[in-house]
Amino acid sequence: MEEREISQAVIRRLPRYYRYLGELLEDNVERISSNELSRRMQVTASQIRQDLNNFGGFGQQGYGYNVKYLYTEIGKILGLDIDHNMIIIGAGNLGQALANYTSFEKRGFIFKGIFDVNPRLSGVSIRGVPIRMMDELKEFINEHNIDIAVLTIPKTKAVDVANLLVDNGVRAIWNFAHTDLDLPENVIVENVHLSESLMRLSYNLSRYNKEHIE
Amino acid sequence: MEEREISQAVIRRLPRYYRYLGELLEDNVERISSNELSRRMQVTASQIRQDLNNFGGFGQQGYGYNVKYLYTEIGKILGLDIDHNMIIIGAGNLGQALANYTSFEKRGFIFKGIFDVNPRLSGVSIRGVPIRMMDELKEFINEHNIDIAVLTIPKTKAVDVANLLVDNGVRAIWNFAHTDLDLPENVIVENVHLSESLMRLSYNLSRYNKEHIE
DNA sequence: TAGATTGTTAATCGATTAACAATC
DNA sequence: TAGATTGTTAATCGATTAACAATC
Repeated sequence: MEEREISQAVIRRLPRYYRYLGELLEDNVERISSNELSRRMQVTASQIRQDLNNFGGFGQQGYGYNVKYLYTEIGKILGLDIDHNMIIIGAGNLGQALANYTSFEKRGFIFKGIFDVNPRLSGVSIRGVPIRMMDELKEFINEHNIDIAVLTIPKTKAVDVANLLVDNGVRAIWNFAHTDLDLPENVIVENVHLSESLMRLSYNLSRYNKEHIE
Repeated sequence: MEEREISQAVIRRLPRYYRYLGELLEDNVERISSNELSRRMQVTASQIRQDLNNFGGFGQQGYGYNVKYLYTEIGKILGLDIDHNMIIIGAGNLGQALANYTSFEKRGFIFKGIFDVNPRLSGVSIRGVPIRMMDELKEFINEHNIDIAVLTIPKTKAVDVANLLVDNGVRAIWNFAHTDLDLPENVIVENVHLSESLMRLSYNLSRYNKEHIE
């Protein structure tokens, strides 16, 4: 049942490989060696080969990797060959911004609905999808077979809403709220903590200043 | 000059410590042991102590850590005690969403300006700050002493704009464009690649499905 | 076939955890 | 003082890099 576990360090790099391969594909590059890719991506060729071989032998000795094939295979590994129905909870600026990202759809993430508590937003539409009130949530999840929910609500409400979502069958949460969610281990949580990202930037900036002024 | 280098693994965890300590502070918790914090944060106590001791001995044997003191010190380490002037390039949905994040200001990130190429946005204001056209950028950076720029523009323009920003003295870029920036090493780049985050979620969701259906 | 480049094993490096002496 | 808990060294674990035999 359980395959040898792939480390999250590898998973973190996969989408980047996918992006570079997509660009090569657009440029009509047919094949690429781990060495050439390593040069472009600024990682070691050894790491590329090790990473890919976690999932199978996609290359060919003496030739390298076929770009289109590898791109497709990584897409499958990432689950981009399967559609996922997605809803957004919180129709504030960020929620609306994400709702307008049409590029997600190309990767199989289908924007099905968006919810908020603010009655003034009731009926307002984004990309043809009306903002719904939270009391419709339960029914909507079941009817539309939603497996991903995006959480763009204040942290004070995030934990409760997350539990509600999970109780109704949501399988994965893309969490933009500034809090950690403690959910059953079969629920996937991917956090995007923007303020923490900005603090890392700030740290690196400050450190640089300190090193060069003293 | 150069202190012993702190690993990025440690830096990645610092903002999370800061968040938990901030919450403890709000709850009027005066002191905390690495053990208790470890229980709350789901990391080992050993890691907490190791991480903190990269920057100094903030605790006291037999007592633990004073929450307020540790919070303040981590804030300083992260550079949150110093104000940074920030501009946003790209007044699309995401740019506007970030411009509305008043919480950044509390951490010393001062929203000074927002720029776009779309003349229809010219003069529209966000939190009292007018959207400016790109031809004003150069002068604005110099006059307002900008050191952080947020890039929320399409990837096709990101590289050129980033170079322009750096040429005019911007020291750090918070990059939301779906591309890597190749900038001088004295420029700090913090990437937020949302689509890659979503793909990681997708991978973990798909893997779970495969493991449990087969 | 010769040359190129993968797949994979072994070596190294770095990060995490465990243990405990120091000390409040 | 006794108990608690840090700061720090040592041990372990895991991830990255190097090397090279396999093979296209």
